[in-house]
Amino acid sequence: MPTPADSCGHLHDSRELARLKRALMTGAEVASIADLFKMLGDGTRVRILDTLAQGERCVCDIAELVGMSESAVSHQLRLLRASRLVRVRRVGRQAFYALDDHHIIGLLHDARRHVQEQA
Amino acid sequence: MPTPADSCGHLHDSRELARLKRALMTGAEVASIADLFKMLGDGTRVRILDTLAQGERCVCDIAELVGMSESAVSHQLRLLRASRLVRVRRVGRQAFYALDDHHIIGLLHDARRHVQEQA
DNA sequence: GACATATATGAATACCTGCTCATATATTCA
DNA sequence: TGAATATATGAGCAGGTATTCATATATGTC
Repeated sequence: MPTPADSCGHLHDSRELARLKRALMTGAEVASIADLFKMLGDGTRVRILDTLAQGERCVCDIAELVGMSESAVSHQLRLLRASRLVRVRRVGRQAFYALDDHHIIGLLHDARRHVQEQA
Repeated sequence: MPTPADSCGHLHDSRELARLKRALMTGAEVASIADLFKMLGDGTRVRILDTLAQGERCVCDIAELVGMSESAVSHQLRLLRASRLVRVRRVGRQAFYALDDHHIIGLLHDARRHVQEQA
């Protein structure tokens, strides 16, 4: 039986390869996880979430605290809302945003520790 | 003393605002954290890290397991190396990659749990 | 040395993303 | 109702990113 003239000589399409593939994340899982990290992978959004970690705030206060225009912040809040990371409470003409998901604080803290360690 | 015709009437430039600003992350911290998440915010890289979570692998095996061309994988490995998330061990003409930072597994697991919960 | 193999890299391209500016919507107040 | 305020949103643009394809480098084999 001729072994195919394969290259680096490891997995080929053996049982081992199939076993490994089964242990990996599904496509849907990978996509969801990457999307979550994508949402956290922007400075403005990190600042917004960091701000909201201290409590609910209206849009103009968030804009002031993160140092961005209200328009830019509003656009980002829309994305964060769509990802269910924040929620709105509307009072009159104001919109108060808060974290909708406190696991995010954990991820943020872990990342913070991580970058501090390898500094 | 005329209160400025401010708008939503919250923080203004009071002591409170200064106090809050001090509690927020520094610009450098925000940038590092966002960069880390950016690195995790791509499906191919998530797959690569997930694969390496099972152990060291050579480039062509990684390419096979994540279902991408070796070139694409090599480009991504370069970025992951630059971010110190993976490291290489060269043996002959092969390059074996491994996680250089096992905290990453924790972040990946947390993200995984997170997306599974809100599914 | 000549050739095959494993990986790396540069250039080009197609796509995506975040901001600004202008404008819309909705609410409050006179 | 009309003006002011708080937020939301669409279009457009500038910059960034992931892939492919072609090619380079480096190692091993004959």
